[in-house]
Amino acid sequence: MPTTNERISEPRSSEVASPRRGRAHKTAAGAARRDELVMVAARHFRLKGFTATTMREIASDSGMQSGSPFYHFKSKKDLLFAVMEEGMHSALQGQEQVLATLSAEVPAWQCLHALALHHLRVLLLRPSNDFIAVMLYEQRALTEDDVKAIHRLRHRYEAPWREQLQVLEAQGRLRASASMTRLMFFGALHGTLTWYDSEQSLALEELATRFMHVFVSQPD
Amino acid sequence: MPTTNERISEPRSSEVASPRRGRAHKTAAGAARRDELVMVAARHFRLKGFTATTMREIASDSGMQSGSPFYHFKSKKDLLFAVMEEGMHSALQGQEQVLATLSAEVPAWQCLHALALHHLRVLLLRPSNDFIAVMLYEQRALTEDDVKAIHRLRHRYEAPWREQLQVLEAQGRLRASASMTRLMFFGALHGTLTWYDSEQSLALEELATRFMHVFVSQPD
DNA sequence: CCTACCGATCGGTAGG
DNA sequence: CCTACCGATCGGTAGG
Repeated sequence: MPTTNERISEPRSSEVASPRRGRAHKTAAGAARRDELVMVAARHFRLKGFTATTMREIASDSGMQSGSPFYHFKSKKDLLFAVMEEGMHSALQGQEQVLATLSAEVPAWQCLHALALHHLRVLLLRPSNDFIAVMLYEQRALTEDDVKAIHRLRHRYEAPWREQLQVLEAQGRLRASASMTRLMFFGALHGTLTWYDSEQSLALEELATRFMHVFVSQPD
Repeated sequence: MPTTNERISEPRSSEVASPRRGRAHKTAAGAARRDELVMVAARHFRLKGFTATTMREIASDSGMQSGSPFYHFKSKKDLLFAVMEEGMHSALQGQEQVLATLSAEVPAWQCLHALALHHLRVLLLRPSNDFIAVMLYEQRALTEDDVKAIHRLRHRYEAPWREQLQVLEAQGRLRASASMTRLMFFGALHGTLTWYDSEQSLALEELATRFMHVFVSQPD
C-alpha cells in the first residue's frame, strides 16, 4: 500500500515549529510529553466525551498548566484527531504483526480468527484501548478532512478482512455476502464495548471463536 | 409486568407543578410544546452530541426564548432523560403491536424476524428514530439513577428476544448460546446506524431476512 | 412562557 | 512550557 496520504505520514518526518499536530520534537522528553497528552486525552474523551472534557483536565492530569497543551496541539480538535490517528496506526501495526506470524498457506478460517482475536484485543485490552471507543463515538467532532483521513486508515485496516471474507464467500462458507458479513461482524465486535466484562466473560480467544462460528461455517 | 418503577410510570398520572420532568400540563398546547422540545432535542443530541448542544439552540428551534425550556424541564439532563425514556416507551409500544399481530403459534423464526424488522425500523426510519442513537451514545451523560431506569426499559424491550432465542436454542438452531447470540445480534443491528443508507441499501424487510440467516439456521 | 441577568467555565493566546 | 488573561458562551434563575 504505497498510497499513504500526506497528513498521515507527515508526523514521522517533519520539522515544522510548534504548536502543530504532528510529532516535531527535538527532545525525547518533548515527545514523551506529547504522547502522555494523547494517552490522557484518550481516556478522558472515552469516559466523559470529547466536548465534556476540558483541556484543563487533560493538562492537569498530564502534569501541565492549563495553557500548555496548546504548545503541543493547535486546538482541542487536533488533539482528538491525534488520539484517533495514532490509535489506528498502532492497531494497524499490531494487525500486520499478527498476519506476519501466519504462514502464507494458513486457511482463511484461521486467518480471520486471528484478525477477530486481534480486534477484540484492540477493543478490550487495557491500556491504550481507549482510542477505538473514541473513534467510534466522537467522529462528529472532527472536521470533514479529518474524518476522511480516519476513514482511509479504517479502510486499510479492513483490507485483510475483505480479502479473507472474499475467500470464504467463494468457498460458500458465509451466510451473507462478504461485505454484509463484514458489516455485521464489525458491528457485533464493537458491541462488546458495551457488554464485555473481563472478570465475568470468556477469555478473548474463546470469544473470538464464538464469533467465528456465528459468521463463518465449517472451520477447517 | 406489574413491576413498573415509580419514575417511569409517574409522568402518566401526576399532578406536580412545573418545572418538572414529567407531563403535568393542564393544556394540550402545553403538552405539545413539551413534545416539540423532546423531538428537537433528540435531533440535536444525535447530530451534535448532548454536551455540544445548547439549551438555547433547542429553545430557538422550538420557537421559544432561551430560558423557556426550563419551564418544561428542570435541567438539560432531565431533557436528555425524557428523550430516551419516551423513545423507549414508543419503541416498546411498537414492539407490542407487532407481537399482537402475530398468531400465538407463529414459529420462533418468523417471530424473531418480525422483532428484528421492527428494531431496524426503530433504528433507521425517520422521523423520531433519533432517540435510540442518543440512547446508545449518550448514556454517560445521565445520572446513575437515570441509567438504571433506562436499563429497565431496555430489559423489558429485550424480553421477547430472549424468549424467542431460547426456543431457537432448544431447537438447536443457534450458532452460539441464546444470550451470546442476542448480544451479537443487537450489536450487528446497532451497527446499521453507521452504514445503512436508505437510498442505496436494501429494503428493511430484506435486510432483516439477511440478519436472520446469519444468526439463526433453517428458517421454517 | 418571556425578560434580563448571574456566576462559572472554557478554548485559546501573548509574552516571556 | 508557564503566567496571566480575554472574549465568548453556557446552564440556570428570579420575577413577572
